[in-house]
Amino acid sequence: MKPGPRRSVSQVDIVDAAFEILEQKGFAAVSVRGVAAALGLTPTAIYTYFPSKNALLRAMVEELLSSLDLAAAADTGSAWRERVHALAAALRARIAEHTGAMVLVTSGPLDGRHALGLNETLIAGFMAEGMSQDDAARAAYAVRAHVLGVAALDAAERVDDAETSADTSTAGALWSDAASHPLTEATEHLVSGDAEPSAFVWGLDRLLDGILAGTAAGTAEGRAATA
Amino acid sequence: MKPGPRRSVSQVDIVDAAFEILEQKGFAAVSVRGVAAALGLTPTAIYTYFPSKNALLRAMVEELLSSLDLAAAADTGSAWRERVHALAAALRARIAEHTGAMVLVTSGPLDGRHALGLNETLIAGFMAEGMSQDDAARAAYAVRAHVLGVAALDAAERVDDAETSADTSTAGALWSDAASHPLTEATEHLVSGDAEPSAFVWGLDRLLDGILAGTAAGTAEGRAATA
DNA sequence: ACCTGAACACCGTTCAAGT
DNA sequence: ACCTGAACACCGTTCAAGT
Repeated sequence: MKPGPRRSVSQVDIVDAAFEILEQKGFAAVSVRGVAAALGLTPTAIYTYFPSKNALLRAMVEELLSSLDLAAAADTGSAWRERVHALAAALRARIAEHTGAMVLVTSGPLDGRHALGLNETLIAGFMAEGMSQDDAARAAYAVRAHVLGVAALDAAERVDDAETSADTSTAGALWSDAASHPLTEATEHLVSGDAEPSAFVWGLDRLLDGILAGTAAGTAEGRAATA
Repeated sequence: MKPGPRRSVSQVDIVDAAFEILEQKGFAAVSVRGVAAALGLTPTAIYTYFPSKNALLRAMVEELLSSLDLAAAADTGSAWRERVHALAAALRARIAEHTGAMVLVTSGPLDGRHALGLNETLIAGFMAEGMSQDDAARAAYAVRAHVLGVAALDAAERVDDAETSADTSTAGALWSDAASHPLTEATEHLVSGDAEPSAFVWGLDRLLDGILAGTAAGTAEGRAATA
């Protein structure tokens, strides 16, 4: 408890404490001071481990991604389509687990070791299906985008439920007016986070249908008329 | 300049001032105090127009979406695929225009009038192609997710370029080690924001291929084996 | 090397008061 | 109704100093 020259915590302790706060109080509540307090440290002590709050945030993203089983996604024991689904579902679940994790991911670059490893795994997998390196890269990009987009919609839906208050009183007034958006209203249940079958899986399947058409797994028919 | 009982600014003035700051200094710099100062007001005056900072942020998202031409997307004068592309490109461009706009979109619910209108337009469009209401809703969900996901990757890439500093020194160290991620490295140019043809368009086309297979615009062959 | 304590320049929001 | 000014409980970050 006294000043001592030896480290009293580790980088992962700090990241874990930050996740605890993220989960319980949301992204806005994640502060250097708060994390330090949770560990019984002074705010300035954190700067011994991370050069800035942003560096801590990036480390959190990396920890989030580190739990993805890239080895399983590279194991040709099962079909590529199934492996993509498993990987995508895992990534989506990781982001959905923590309140405000999507803001976290969006708040900075995705160039950490694990982020790049994920991309590498996806490209390699599509190439193994017979795609060119260029198209495989585009396909990997599309899959990453799809998962991130779904996570963004997940997050928007979640915070929507949480905010029942009068906070939304301005600049729109009669929003949820039932009659103005009948199709959205009628299909809301199909698209919510816990819908079964999930819109997430449906969309990913259609995307993979389009991507894999003409490859080993495809029907050798609708091969892309694109570059 | 004196206290007077009459409004000296409007809600849109405030939103515009906030966008100015967002564009020039990023999301973190958007503060109630800063916006007020830019308008020559006291921070507390803002609370006459918006009940909270979050309400101001939501109004910004709505203004962002208000510029989308939903009428053009509903005009059957051109092919549905082309209209989806135009709408998706416009939405992506709106988010890409302002630094930190993605964090803005992710930081709260997407239940504004214009957000719902966009969804409504997409569902109606897919139904006009012969899809069931349920599948059309799932298709609209997938398209929204794709655009948001691409915007998230755009944003991550942009902030990556901006951050050349030692900020990234911890918890990874030799990240951009060329050899560890050869595929990502070799295909980076295909996936960057200004690549031609863009990975965004490629991915959206594959998604639409998968979605529209079997409909009026499709080949009546690979109709989904899914629910 | 790791930590504290004080300090600087900020935040969002509330409240009483003025016109 | 619209605005100010003071106040409360916070921020991230820097710097000198202790062990």
